Amino acid sequence: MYTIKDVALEAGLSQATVSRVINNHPYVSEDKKIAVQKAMTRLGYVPNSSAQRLRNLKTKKIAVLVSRIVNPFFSQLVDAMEKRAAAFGFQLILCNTRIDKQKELEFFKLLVSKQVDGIIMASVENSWETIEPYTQYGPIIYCNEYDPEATVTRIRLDQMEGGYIGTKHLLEKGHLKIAYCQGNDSSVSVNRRKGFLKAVTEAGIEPVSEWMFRDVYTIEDGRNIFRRIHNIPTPPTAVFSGSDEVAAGIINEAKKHGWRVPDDLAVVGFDNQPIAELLDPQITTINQFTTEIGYQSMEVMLQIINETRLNDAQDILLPLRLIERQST
Amino acid sequence: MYTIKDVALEAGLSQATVSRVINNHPYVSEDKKIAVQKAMTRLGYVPNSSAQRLRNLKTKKIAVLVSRIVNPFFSQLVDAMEKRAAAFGFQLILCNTRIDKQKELEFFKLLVSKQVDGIIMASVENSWETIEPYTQYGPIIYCNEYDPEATVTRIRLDQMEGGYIGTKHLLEKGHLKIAYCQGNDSSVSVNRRKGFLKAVTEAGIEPVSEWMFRDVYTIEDGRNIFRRIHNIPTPPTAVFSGSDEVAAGIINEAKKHGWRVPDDLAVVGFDNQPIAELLDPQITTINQFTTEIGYQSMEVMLQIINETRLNDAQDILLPLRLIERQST
DNA sequence: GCTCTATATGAAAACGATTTCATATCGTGT
DNA sequence: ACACGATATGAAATCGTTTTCATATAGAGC
Repeated sequence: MYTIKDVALEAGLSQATVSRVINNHPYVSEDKKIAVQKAMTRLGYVPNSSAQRLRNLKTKKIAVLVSRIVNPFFSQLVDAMEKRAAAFGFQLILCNTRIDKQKELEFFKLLVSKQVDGIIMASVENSWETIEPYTQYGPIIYCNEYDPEATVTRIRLDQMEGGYIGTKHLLEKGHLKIAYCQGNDSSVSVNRRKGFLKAVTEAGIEPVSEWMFRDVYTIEDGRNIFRRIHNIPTPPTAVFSGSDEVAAGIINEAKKHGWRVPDDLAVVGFDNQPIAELLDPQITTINQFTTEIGYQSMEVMLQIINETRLNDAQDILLPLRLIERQST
Repeated sequence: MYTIKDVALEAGLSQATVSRVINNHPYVSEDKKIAVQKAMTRLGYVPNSSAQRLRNLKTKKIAVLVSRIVNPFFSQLVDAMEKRAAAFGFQLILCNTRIDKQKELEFFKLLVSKQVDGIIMASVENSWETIEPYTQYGPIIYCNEYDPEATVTRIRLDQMEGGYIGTKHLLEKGHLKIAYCQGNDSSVSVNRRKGFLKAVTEAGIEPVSEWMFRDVYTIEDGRNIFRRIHNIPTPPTAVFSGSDEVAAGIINEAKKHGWRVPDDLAVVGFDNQPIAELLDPQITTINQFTTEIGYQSMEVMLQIINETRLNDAQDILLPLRLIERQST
């Protein structure tokens, strides 16, 4: 492997001059510049990035923490981030936490040991108290999920609004018995539920705790939810579910049992995933503008790294929108 | 930021001893080892990985090239790879080529500049001739896609078999007029088409070139394909499509036009994605064992890096399986 | 008591880049 | 003709590790 020394030798110049050419420093005469460039291509020289990093403490890498890359929401998010990052010559390190606290903590070492310039947390397992000490090593921001205690920038969607408009929609359709499905108690879930409860109580309805389902994530979970609803003597007439996958599972199972959607059971999804449009009936859902939030988050991170923006405790709230289809 | 020097000072020992403790070298007395560890935790010391890499030329990072991470096939693949890599303390760098030759080439620089220990190509845009020179900088293997010229290990699915069994299935159902959809002319597509043509010609049928569609990738593309089929005077009675997404689009549009699936048009998908099971009718498809191929590929890469395996020109072929559902 | 090997430690030389410092030359305004 | 700033270049220090080399001590075998 050739080093800068070899290039210097080949060009008959010093390492310093070669380095200046590489980094576009002024004060290099045109002829030497050309001589260096020729020497570089002749040897096929590429700077050793470990050495570069050791000197200037920049890695041009950003870690993105997600809980499950297979979740279409996350892969779309990561896709948008990657696109923006690539435009600025940055690479993404994919950190799949698999909803594991310990694994998430491991990834913070990437920042401490200077393997990444910053971390975007698109999922969060540990509390801010645990995470905060790592901020001294580099910028950390939240995207989508967040900790209310956190004193860094949080780019997120207005989940409370999302929960509110989805529920409102069901109420307007005349439903009084509305079930609610969520995953774990993440910030997203908590806010969304707040919105749900707000809409329900505004309508003067007492929420029924047996209809508030938790730990519901997958299509299969959705199927199970229907089976449970099916067994309730006076079942709810509508379900607000935390994702289109869950909604799809519920609808799928409902149809198997001869229930008509939306007549016997109305279902609202979340995310506006491709399946929402494909199923029969098509799913009424809340559009999250995933690309937009990924794009914005990366933009903010790059600005912070670039020192054109402060990583202060601010919320950047992006809107959500109801998309009415046939399942309600 | 604390360095090894600070730890040495804190422990009253030399850098060399501290380094030995970090790297579990023998010949460090128990008491000094403890002294160093205490000093490390006291300072919260973490080795600077750039410096480590500069010395020992290992990065513990592997680049994975995919064309579109939003494609569920790829996100599942990457997920499996990440899981295996993480078990060995390796991180993944996500390289989203977006089907861009130039962008793909850029990623090879990661290997040249020693930012990754190896590259797994799960998609391929450039020819082997272009890629081959990079092999001197570190291991490159193919996963799923490949170049027949390549002289490195190729982990892949038996796409020809896949094309064959899918088509055979349609023939057995009595179809004689079978359309075929593919994306671009990737190795996967080429082999799969070979399988299709083999089955068809074995049945004594002359393939119809107007029914061989190209550049079909998305749900929307699938919808367009149906519209084109719909306009053909004597249309095919079955379609073998390159992905479940395409199949879903075709079926969706067919239903809109009042066609019955499978009676008016039988459709075979590919990938066994979640939607294949959700739609009405459920899609007959070819299961790719995506997790298995991702797992195997990472395994092979780690072995090559670990020098317990040679990166020679061999094919590791994994089987495919037809899953019969209602769309045929 | 003497040699020889195994264990333990530190000083200093790598690794390959960038940057500082020193120095040299070239214009240009007086 | 002289001074001074702008341009151009190289030697050497630096980043934070690991590893080599040299050296020291302890224990084993005679």
